Amino acid sequence: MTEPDAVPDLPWTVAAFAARTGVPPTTLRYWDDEGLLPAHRLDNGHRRYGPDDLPRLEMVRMCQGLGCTMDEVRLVLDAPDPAARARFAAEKLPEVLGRIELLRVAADVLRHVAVCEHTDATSCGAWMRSVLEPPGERPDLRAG
Amino acid sequence: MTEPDAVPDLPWTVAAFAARTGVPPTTLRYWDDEGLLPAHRLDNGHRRYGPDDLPRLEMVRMCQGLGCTMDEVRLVLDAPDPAARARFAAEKLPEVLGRIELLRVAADVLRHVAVCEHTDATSCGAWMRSVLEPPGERPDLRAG
DNA sequence: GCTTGACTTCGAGTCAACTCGAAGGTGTGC
DNA sequence: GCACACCTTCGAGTTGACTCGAAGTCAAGC
Ligand SMILES: [Zn+2]
Ligand SMILES: [Zn+2]
Ligand SMILES: [Zn+2]
Ligand SMILES: [Zn+2]
Repeated sequence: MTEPDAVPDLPWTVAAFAARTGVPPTTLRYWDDEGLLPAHRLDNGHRRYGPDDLPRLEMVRMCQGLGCTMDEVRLVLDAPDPAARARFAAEKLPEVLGRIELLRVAADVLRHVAVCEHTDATSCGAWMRSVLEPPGERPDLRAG
Repeated sequence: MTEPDAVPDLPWTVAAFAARTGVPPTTLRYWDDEGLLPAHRLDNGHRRYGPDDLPRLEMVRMCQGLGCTMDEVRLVLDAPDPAARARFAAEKLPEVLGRIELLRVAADVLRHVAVCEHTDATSCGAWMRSVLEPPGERPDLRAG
């Protein structure tokens, strides 16, 4: 226990929080400056993080994974009224579902490319078809 | 028929191909310069595109949707031997499957946020739980 | 007191993937 | 011939999200 735990609920410095979460210290400072993940401050101005900051950090990571901009992340996490947040989520949902569908097509393509022997990628009808004809039936890509 | 169809199989100028595909002319030139989608050239140096260029364009779009860098797209489309391409696809597949899984979690979260009435987003256990307790390890959500 | 290491701010630099602007070539209509 | 639209290249600017460097502050160990 090298920590003096002067502030019992805020055990982590920037470096410690970075080590724990995998987010670089520079990025944590940036997120604090931008209001994405506000840090607590000691009297001397040093940043401190506590367990209560972990959920928000995970939300930031997840939102990034959705391709949200930082403005959108702030909207989700700091919307003054829940209604704005709910509206945003409702608008975002179909987009996410669409992305899932596209990724499924892409996964099929990758599965075939992994075993395809065509020299020219674009000359292989097996996966060109699935890229060019998204709606409709999906032929089995694992066949040559 | 204003087209003189001097080159019957290459009917489209940059602007025409842009109009047909929705990719801006500037981007088509950029993709040509970078070797992502090489254009054919007339004797006077002008770019021309034909139907044979459509599949490759769709592949470029799809790869972008996978979050591939341009280097990776070139690797998939121009790998000197099919083996390198196949290897890349095999390595990429699990990553894509992981992304699908994460997007499914995100979709669940969005579905709840759309109806949640908590003032403080991070205080709502219902979706915090799904974010913080994913079964197994978490792949990097950021595109790549 | 002095060194060491981690912290602070702020301004500038980096990166990918475009996107724009200037200067000039090309070709069709009148 | 000349206007005009569209093409060319090349270099520079933009955007978002970091990432770094310099200059200074703070606390512990010797
Ligand atoms: Zn906190
Ligand atoms: Zn094939
Ligand atoms: Zn072609
Ligand atoms: Zn809720």
